[in-house]
Amino acid sequence: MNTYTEENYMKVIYHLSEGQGVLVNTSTIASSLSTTSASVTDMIKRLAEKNLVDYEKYKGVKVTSKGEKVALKIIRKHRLWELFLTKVLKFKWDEVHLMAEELEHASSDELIDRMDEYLGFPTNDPHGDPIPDSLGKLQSVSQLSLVDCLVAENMVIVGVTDHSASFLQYLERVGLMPGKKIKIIEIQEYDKSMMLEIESLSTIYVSADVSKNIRVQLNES
Amino acid sequence: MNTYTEENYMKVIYHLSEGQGVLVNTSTIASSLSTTSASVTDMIKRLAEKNLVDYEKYKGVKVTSKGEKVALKIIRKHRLWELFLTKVLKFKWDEVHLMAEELEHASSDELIDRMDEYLGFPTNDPHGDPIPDSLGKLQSVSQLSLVDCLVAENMVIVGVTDHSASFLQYLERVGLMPGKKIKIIEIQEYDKSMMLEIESLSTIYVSADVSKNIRVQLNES
DNA sequence: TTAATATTTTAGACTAGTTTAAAAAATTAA
DNA sequence: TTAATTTTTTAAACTAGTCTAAAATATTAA
Repeated sequence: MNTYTEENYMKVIYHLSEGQGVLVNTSTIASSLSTTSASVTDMIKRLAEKNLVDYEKYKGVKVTSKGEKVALKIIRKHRLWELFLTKVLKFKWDEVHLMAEELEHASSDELIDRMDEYLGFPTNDPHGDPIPDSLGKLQSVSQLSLVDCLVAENMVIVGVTDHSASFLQYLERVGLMPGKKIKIIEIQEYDKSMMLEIESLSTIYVSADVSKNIRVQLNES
Repeated sequence: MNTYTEENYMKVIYHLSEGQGVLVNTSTIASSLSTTSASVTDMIKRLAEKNLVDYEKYKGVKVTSKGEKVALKIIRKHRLWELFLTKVLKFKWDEVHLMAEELEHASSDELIDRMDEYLGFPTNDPHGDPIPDSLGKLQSVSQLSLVDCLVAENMVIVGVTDHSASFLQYLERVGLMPGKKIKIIEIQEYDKSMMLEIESLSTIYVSADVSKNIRVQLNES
């Protein structure tokens, strides 16, 4: 099996190359993992030897199909733990990331499959990210960024792309969590800021910095 | 904080010195951890520097009060995870040890306190072992070994001292799990083997090798 | 109470991961 | 299209943990 560190590298490389095998460069990985380029080069060689990434000196890396499986498995573990921590142990959605980061490396596939079953085979974690199933399949969902929506559209929030505690706490405070129904009242052309109506109750003004990190779907109801 | 390995050493040393600061020797620790005496000597020095054990060359070690706290904290984590895995995820009691062994090092104190609350502040794990509370206190219980009981006594099984999967599976098969009420029908003097009645329903014959690993309390009802 | 045996410690070497500093290659700018 | 700058890799050294083999100490037996 792979070490704790190898699993973290695979997860980060997979995230960075998302959107079809883009070559990821050494320094990007280094800053994502708060380590040095030298350490990354070293580890990449080990991962390439294990056939988890394709590596060309001075060019960059991308995950192989074997590596993608490893990454999706660890992402599955992470997201199921996040859901367990919020749903069952009642932690807030901005508190669970670091805990899941540890637990994901300490749980066997069988434990996670049981957890999946216990949680009712959920498809998304508390931040709206899709949870790979036990075969590593991700259901593809038609989510879009709030910043790309038009005036008068009715949307429902399904997730976020910024997972920082400060952003999540802000959303919590103003009531913009997954599940909430919103309607776009007005868009300022010059800075793309928006006036939103939340659950037909209150209105709020958000900047494009905020709206670009909120993922929504058209509200069919 | 302490590393994964340090936590494991502390747990093992605490278990081996149980029953009041008995000096534990290097080779006993080595065989408990399936490692060499040389490695143990090395680690013991590190633990002594951190004030987790008292160490005298060629004599042995015992845990300090600081070390006891560390050990009890990790034992608490282990036992709460075992209970969670059996009660919530429905694993069998012979399957949970190794999983808990990993999870115990990956869970923060806060996570474990929440788990404790979720499980209803239980006092014993699935094998009958007491769970230290959030302050590290162990409630002392009056358990005795079945091998020391007398004919005609009514007992209730509260735990086991052998945690091996094969022993636990045997107990499961014959119906001798914690909670079961038993009565001693007959004891063979020459080998201390016993005839037991289980829940006033069936009878079974057990050797002293078995009965010495079953912990019971007098059944008041 | 010396000799034989067993246990423990030290020494040196290995792995996985890390770092800093220097060298090599790639990219950008003049 | 050479020069300057940036990025990446290599080299050497460090830490935590491991091991084998040898040396030191304790224990047991004669």
